[in-house]
Amino acid sequence: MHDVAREAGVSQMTVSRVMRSAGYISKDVRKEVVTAARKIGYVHNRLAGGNASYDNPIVGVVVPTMQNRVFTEVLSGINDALDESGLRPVFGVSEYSPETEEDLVFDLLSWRPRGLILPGLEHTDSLRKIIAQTGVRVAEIMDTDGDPISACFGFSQIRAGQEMARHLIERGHRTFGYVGSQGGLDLRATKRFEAFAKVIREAGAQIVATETSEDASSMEVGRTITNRILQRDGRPDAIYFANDDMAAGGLMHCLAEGISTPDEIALAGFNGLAFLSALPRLVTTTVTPRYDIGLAAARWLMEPEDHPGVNRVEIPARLRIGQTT
Amino acid sequence: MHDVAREAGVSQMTVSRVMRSAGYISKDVRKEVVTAARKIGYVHNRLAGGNASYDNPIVGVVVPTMQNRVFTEVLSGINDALDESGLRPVFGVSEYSPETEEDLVFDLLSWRPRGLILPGLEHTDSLRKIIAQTGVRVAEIMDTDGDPISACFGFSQIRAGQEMARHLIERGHRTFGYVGSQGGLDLRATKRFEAFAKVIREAGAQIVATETSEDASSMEVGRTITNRILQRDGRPDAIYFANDDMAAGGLMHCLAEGISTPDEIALAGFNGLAFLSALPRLVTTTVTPRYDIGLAAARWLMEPEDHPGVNRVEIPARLRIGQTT
DNA sequence: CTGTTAGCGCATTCAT
DNA sequence: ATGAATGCGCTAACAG
Repeated sequence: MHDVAREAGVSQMTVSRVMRSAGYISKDVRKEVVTAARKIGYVHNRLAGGNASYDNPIVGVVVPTMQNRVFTEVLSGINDALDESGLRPVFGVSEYSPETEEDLVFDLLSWRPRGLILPGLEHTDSLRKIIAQTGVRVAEIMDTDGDPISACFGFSQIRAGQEMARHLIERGHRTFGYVGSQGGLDLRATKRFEAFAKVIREAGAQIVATETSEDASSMEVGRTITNRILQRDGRPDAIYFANDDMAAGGLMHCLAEGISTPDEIALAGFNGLAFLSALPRLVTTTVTPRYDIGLAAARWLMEPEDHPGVNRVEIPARLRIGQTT
Repeated sequence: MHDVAREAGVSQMTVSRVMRSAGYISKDVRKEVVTAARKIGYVHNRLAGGNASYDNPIVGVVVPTMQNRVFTEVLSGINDALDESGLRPVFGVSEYSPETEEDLVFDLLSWRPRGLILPGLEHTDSLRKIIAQTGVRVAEIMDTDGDPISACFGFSQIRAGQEMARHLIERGHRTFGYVGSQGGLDLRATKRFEAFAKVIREAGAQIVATETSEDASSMEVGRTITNRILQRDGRPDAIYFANDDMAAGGLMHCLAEGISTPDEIALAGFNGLAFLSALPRLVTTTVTPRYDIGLAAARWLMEPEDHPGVNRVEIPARLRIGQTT
């Protein structure tokens, strides 16, 4: 910066102002500085700036997995929102482990981010303590059933589960299977299923099969588990899948075996991923606003102050009835 | 850090060493420092450290899109490799635009990254100039047909296209369709197709339909375009898709319409995404080592020095013959 | 194994 | 609208 200043015949401080578009700079001086910078190949060091101003152009993001489109779409929304102000997300992957999440948050805090985006409302006590000590603002996403640290953005997982249960009951189904993944580590999927199961039982119907794979969710896993459930005695009327990938796998199994949906078996997924609409039959699902949640959370973190009262932003998910229920 | 030092009764420099696990520190002192840090809730500021040492724990990454699993898998490989050394990727999305890529690189350089990971070997001249001026090491990925700036990691797109063409010719197909996306902005897909087309023509066969969607690739797009191609007079024997999503869309169209593959129409994709194996028929494709490419590129950037001679690392893609050709 | 000194590249604050 | 002095939180280099 000093070199640029000399080249342009101004002070280092003026160069700093030009680089940040801060304060008042005359047109002429600005142009001279830009030219000088380009001439000597100067690239602004924003991190050193952050050191002096206590303000880095960073938001720390924890995602549970990169295997699921859901979170890459959330990340995409976050990225687009931050782009608007020249910030960048710095992310880590927790693999659905609360302890890893805790380590990650600690690490991300060493970047002095402007804020943090975390999945869900459930965190370890140490995590909460660190957050409280440092005072960073936290946007918790994908769930609104609980008390946020600062603010949460998403939808009610409980309501999503209930809604699907009511729909299936209404359609006349009486016995149900459930297919989970990640060994039950996905707490939001668990919340959803519990709410689902409660409605089912209260309607006098029942859950006759619950299978949770240890693996990450995939079409493959969905296909395998669907096969297993349908082989057993007491085949259910309908299967609720923890997400669309597995539901699509279930549909593939049915197509390959000539099992008709929803007559022989009804299938319901979760998320409303785009690829569903290219499948031979449209799977019933809950459409979640993943991109918008990322967008909203990131935008909130970019605001200068907390808006009093803004601590629970509902971005509703909605039931989409397809041809499989 | 000063406060931690006082609390632990040591110098601030000792705290710095403990935080970085650098130099020699006695067990006792280390423990005291760690305890003191925890007590007062200190979180190390790695960015200020980078300022002093000219070395930030960062690698800058440009991906063309987040809509395609391919690049999120690459990112996943990069992330895992960097995790091993406590570095983090800082990424930007170019949307397949060379100009956006250039802006992005300039922005990422303001983070003083240890290195850069860029897609492909084709870049704007200004991009190359900036790189040369700053001297950052660059890992170019997903293509090895050309001259890398520093080093490239991936496979030959040209060979991949040729291999698929030979396979289809061998199967007896004589007329071909091609389905592209992104309005042809994906230069690697274009390279691949050109190599494919050359082999086809040299074998005396021909390309009778080329359709490139302006949209991002998706099953939906693949399904639509396949339909369009099959409606026309002079229906081809086989369709080569720029990627698996679109090929899967083609398969879905055929399943829905009762068109048999490969008898009535052969289908071939590209990438070997996991979801293919859950579809009713296994689509022939080229399996690309996306995760491994990310891993290798990131690991190379983490090495202290350039290994002389390491400037083109082949991580081969391989043809996987399925049931659609 | 630990401490001292100097300074990284910027932005804040206050001056003019 | 621009500049000078000062310091952010940390690490390099060297001393002992």
